[in-house]
Amino acid sequence: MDKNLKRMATMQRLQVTGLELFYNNGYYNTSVDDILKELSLSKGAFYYHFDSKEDFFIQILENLLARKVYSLLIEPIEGHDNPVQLITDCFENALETAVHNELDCGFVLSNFVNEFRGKNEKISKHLNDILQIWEVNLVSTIQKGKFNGHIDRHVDAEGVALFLMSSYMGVRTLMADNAPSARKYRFMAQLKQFFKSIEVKQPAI
Amino acid sequence: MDKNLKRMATMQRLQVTGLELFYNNGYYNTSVDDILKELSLSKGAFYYHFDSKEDFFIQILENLLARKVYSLLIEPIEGHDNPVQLITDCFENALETAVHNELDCGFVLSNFVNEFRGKNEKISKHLNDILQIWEVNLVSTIQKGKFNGHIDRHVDAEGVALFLMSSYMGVRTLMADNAPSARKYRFMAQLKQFFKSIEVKQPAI
DNA sequence: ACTTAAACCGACCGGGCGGTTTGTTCAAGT
DNA sequence: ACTTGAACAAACCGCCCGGTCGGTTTAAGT
Repeated sequence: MDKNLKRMATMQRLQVTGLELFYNNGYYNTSVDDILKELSLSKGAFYYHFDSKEDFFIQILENLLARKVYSLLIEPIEGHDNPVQLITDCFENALETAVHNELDCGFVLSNFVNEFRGKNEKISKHLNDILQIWEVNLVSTIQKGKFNGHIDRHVDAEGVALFLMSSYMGVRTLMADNAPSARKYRFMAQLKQFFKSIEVKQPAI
Repeated sequence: MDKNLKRMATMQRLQVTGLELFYNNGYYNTSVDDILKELSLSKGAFYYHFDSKEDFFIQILENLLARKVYSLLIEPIEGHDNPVQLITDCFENALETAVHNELDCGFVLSNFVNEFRGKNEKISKHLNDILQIWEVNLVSTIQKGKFNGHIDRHVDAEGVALFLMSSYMGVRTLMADNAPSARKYRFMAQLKQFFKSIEVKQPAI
């Protein structure tokens, strides 16, 4: 049993470090040796645990990245409160996390999607799956808001979801380059402005 | 004089093909040989005209990419008409171009910014300069709209500009992966919704 | 104490890359 | 006809990367 534990521990260390380096430098610009050097492990260790660099990355996607996206962007908006408030708080929190992340390199999913497009269909599919889960979740949350009277019934839920995803992905890229905190603040203000325009007008009591 | 003409022609061919391949595959994943193979030229030809791969890319940025961004995203919104309409039409047209571009790989600037971040400061600076010109132009256009009565005076021009840039960059990434035409349509509808919320309320005559 | 297998090491290989160098072609100037 | 230099060809260099493989260490089972 201890064997299994050690195996898991080493694989976990490799994956965590791998994601960090892939995130910062890109997949193709990070060599397996770079990751191994960071952990003082050898090529033999790596290829004992993983079939290939590609297999390694896919496991990172499933074990680390998908869960990260889920806990940061999906789980927080699942609830029966005001969807507008839930999404606003969720974005606020996600962007705040990005601000305080010293080595933030933009929205990791967005970067990888761009890097693998047209170059590795297998990985691209995995990445698209994660994005799609996010999209589906956003759409259903917005639909919920339409039914429970928080969002105007005429809005196109898929359109709003797309707009939210687009703006989030874009601002993460821009935040990574300049003045992340100021840009986060400005972005959130405009996001709220947008939300106001799709909310049902509450009659002032 | 004919010499100079031929020189220019060859350099131009190299740059156009280079941008195309860099755009599709990324800078680090495109070898100089890849570009040369496309044009049936040799390494000697390349290094006769350019100092290095980096120098080559920077010339592409200045000669092709900057002008492309200018003609597609900056020049169209410079005018004294309704800024909201100008920006809407500009985005509509830019996205339509992307839809009909067979090999569209998202917003080229956004991709390059991500690829070079933290890896090549010189190139990153060039890219940021281009983005900044776009931003400044958007801000001044919005300011103009505030002064000439098309946009509400209370809106934060820099915030709106950031929001526009973010959403555009994001949707370009998403359009490159799935259903570009449908996503363009949905995006534009939401963009107009956003604009409606920052326009001054025209009293119905 | 011995076996066994998991876990790991590190040298090595084939290939591709950015960049250099040497040599060739060809057109313009005289 | 000869020179000159721009424009290109092609072989080459040093480096790095993904992946392989034979060997070594470690620890659990008996």
